[in-house]
Amino acid sequence: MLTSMSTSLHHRAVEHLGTRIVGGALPTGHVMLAEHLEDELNVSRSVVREAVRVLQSLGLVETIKRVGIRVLPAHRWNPFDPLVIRWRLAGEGRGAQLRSLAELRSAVEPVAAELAAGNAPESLRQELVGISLAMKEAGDAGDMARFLDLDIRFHALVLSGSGNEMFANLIGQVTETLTGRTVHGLMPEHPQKQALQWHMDVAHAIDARDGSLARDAAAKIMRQTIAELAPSWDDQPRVFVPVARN
Amino acid sequence: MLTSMSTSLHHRAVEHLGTRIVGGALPTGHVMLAEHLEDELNVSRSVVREAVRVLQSLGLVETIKRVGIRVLPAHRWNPFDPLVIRWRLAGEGRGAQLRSLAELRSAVEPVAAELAAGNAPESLRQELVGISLAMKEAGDAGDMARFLDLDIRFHALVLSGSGNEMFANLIGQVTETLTGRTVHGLMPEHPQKQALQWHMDVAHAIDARDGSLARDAAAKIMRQTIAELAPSWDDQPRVFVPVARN
DNA sequence: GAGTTTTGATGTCAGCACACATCGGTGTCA
DNA sequence: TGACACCGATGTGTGCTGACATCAAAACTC
Repeated sequence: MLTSMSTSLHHRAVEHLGTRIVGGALPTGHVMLAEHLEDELNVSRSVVREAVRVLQSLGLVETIKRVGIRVLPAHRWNPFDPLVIRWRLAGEGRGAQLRSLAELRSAVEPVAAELAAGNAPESLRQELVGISLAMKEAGDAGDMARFLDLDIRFHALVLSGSGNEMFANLIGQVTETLTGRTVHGLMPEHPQKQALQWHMDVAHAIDARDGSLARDAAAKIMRQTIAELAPSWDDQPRVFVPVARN
Repeated sequence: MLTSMSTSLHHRAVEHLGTRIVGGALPTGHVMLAEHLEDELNVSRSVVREAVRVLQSLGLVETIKRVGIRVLPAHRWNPFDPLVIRWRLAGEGRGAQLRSLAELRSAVEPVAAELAAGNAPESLRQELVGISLAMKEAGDAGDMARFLDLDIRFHALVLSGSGNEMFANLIGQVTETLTGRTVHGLMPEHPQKQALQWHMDVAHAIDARDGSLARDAAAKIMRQTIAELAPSWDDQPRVFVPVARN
């Protein structure tokens, strides 16, 4: 059979099905047969079954005896799973996913900054101050590549410094949005002076253990970020998940 | 061995391993052999392997050839996965998990209220106003069971009304914290008058499409909630995840 | 139309071949 | 004699397959 694969068959199967479901090629309600997937992917039952089990745990499919493997509606997918996020960013849902992430950031980062002011270890506070200064240097010099690196590390440190593992877990997704923003040219050629100052404000407020100051400065960064990005997803429809009647 | 299982062997295997890892019975770095798990659970290889694949996708374990199945450190676990959250709530990590969820709520709900004011469909706005009034009735009457139901639905509607699928996905976890709070007697016997008023403020602000008013009122609710709950997790140590150097 | 049987898919089991990281022995060279 | 590189044995995850169990949808009977 096919040889010379660098990734495992399991990984390939999960990826294949995940991208096609999240990407919309396999619509909600679509039913597949395990046996059919075997020859479609040229793999054995074990590989298909293990992949389906993983997708099941992500809420992408359900298995029904005597019926097959059914694709679940999008509102059943776990929107926080890194795989699901990556698949959405790679497909049609990119715009909506970026908006969701940006709104989540705008909610979380101010609170993370406030918590970091109360809890972060000393070394992290100092690194944060150093990075905010380096960001200003890079920004004034117009060195956008270096600025992006510093920006990513800055926000990662704030999330990590909150001491909340759920916030810290968002580092990857935030990194994704920051790089995505510059790659897609949604970034001003020079960072706004205000934004540079706000980053320094956040760092110094955290260093000074002033929670509300840190929160307010972070909120300003988020408001500006949202304002910059909002036009690019104005056309994305919003989906309202029905609330289960108890 | 045990018979009369209503759940599948796969489900049982995932549950068995998940609870023991998250609960701390299987420490970080502990290595298991697939074969050993087979006779520990009295199941076949396929069941063990499919369960391990699911746990792998949750970040709980990694498989290494020639070594076995190794338990990963807690900071590798997906803290947003419903299974992981449930296992943490059921075990040692309960306090830390409740704090994480409360902090996440305090970050998300004000922004969700703000977004709901801008986006929620008409019917949802009206139901929200109705529920806030019913909450006041139930609160004044001291009917705490009814109040809890209404409270849960209120916050679920706000999250749903935001039109952000990540926010809406937190409904389950928020419900968990609300019920947990009353079950564990951390709830005042009568709801605070202020809190009742703030809920009505949120509902009316959303109905009136006043985003900042809705956000501020929701933030007040969250501040009070955090203040009520904070004493119960004062002793929980915070964990700071190291930020990967790019 | 209610109850029963048939059917066809997933669920589970057990055995095999293969890939490959680790360990220990062997051989070479200084 | 000692240090180091090489190499094969070993064990364990990965993948494949045939067989049987289970159970719910669908067809059938009355």
